[in-house]
Amino acid sequence: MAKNSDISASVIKRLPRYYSYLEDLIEENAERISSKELAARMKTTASQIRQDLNCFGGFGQQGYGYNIKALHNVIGSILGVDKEYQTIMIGAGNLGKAVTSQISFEKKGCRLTAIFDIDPDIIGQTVAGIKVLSIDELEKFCKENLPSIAVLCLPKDNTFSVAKKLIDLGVKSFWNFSHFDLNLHFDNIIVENVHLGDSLLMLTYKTQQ
Amino acid sequence: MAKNSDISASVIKRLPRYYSYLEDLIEENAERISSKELAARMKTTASQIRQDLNCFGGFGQQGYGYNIKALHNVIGSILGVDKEYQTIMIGAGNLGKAVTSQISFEKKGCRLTAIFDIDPDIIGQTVAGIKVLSIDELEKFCKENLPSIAVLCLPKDNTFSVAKKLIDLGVKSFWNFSHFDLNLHFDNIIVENVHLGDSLLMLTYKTQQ
DNA sequence: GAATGCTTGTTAAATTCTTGACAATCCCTT
DNA sequence: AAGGGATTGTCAAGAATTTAACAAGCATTC
Repeated sequence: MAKNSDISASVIKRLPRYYSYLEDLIEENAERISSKELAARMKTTASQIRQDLNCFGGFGQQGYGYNIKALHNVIGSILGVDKEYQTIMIGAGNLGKAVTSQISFEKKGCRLTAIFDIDPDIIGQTVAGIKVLSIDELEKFCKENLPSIAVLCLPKDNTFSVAKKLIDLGVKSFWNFSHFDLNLHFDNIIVENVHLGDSLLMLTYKTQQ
Repeated sequence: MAKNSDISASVIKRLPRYYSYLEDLIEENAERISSKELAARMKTTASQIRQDLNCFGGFGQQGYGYNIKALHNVIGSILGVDKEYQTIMIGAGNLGKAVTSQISFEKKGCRLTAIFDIDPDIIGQTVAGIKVLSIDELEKFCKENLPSIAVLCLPKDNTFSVAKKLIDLGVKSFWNFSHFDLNLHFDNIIVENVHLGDSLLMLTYKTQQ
């Protein structure tokens, strides 16, 4: 069994997919699944699934397959959803609201506790049960609650300065929805840039083929 | 020069990234860029950029680099943004609104002409200058306007039946934001499933490492 | 409880992808 | 107009990834 840090990026990228399909299977009350069956659902190969899962140890049983709940738990724990990362969102425009209500932060180990905005019309609104605070309260809030993840849903121009401020306040990881790549030159700061538009371009590409 | 259909998926997936960085460069009024410089910005290697671009023919010049606008145009045309795909959106909740206002459909060869919803409170609203119509008008609209792309921002349970209906009405491609994989068993129907949550899981994974 | 049939973990081969290297060639300066 | 410097296109080596194959082992049936 390899150490986690030896796992290739290609494998890691597939883990959330497995996780999601296993969640569906749990909802369907299925108990077990074979690599063959899962591969058919996911449109991949059984070989790849077995190879991937084996990076983390043998969870399956010959002649039986994989126990869905157990495998779901293991992958979840590899991905870190059993943690409790304090999470904040910056920006409560359309995008911030959509992300807040669409994503199950709780299920992913993220406790979304505050949303900040600069627009007086938006401050005070409630999104998915969370009140939108003024950006002026950001510093105080961070000092008291020490969030480690920040979701950035604000205009391009402000993103960089807000991110820098948040790093000073102890934020370690950024989920960036501004449509440019946030490139912070700090060690140990983790950024995931979301490229929403890219997949539409993939669609137009495939559509014309 | 290889035929487009020979281009590997890995290369294609990087094209939207190049496209986006070139757009930034145009905004900065830069005229030319070398593979080395672009690689530094994008945190990749010059070799890969040259290899990728060469799949489509030699756009660069020795000793000079690449003309930014020309390259932007070429990649855009490879991706199909010079088409005019009639596009509709189904679902004008938080997510539909966010996607409508966040994505530059026009810039990507997609003409978003109508949004449909089932909720009487939402029907009649205007999102990014487009009026939200009742889902009851969907059939009539499609027969008159023949959209080829549909963006699906509606609840999981309704997605499949709506998609099937749209296929009957001539829609060829789907950009699916429902958080499960839309798996249509039809030939020539193209689906891009957006997995928003996956990148948050990647973030929690990296954060715990 | 033995036999049959599945399905895994694992190995090795095949394929694909990435990187490094360099000749060819174009720009730019003088 | 010639020479120096830069940068491409391309080839080939090296890595990484994916696929195929199969022995080992468990479940299920009879």
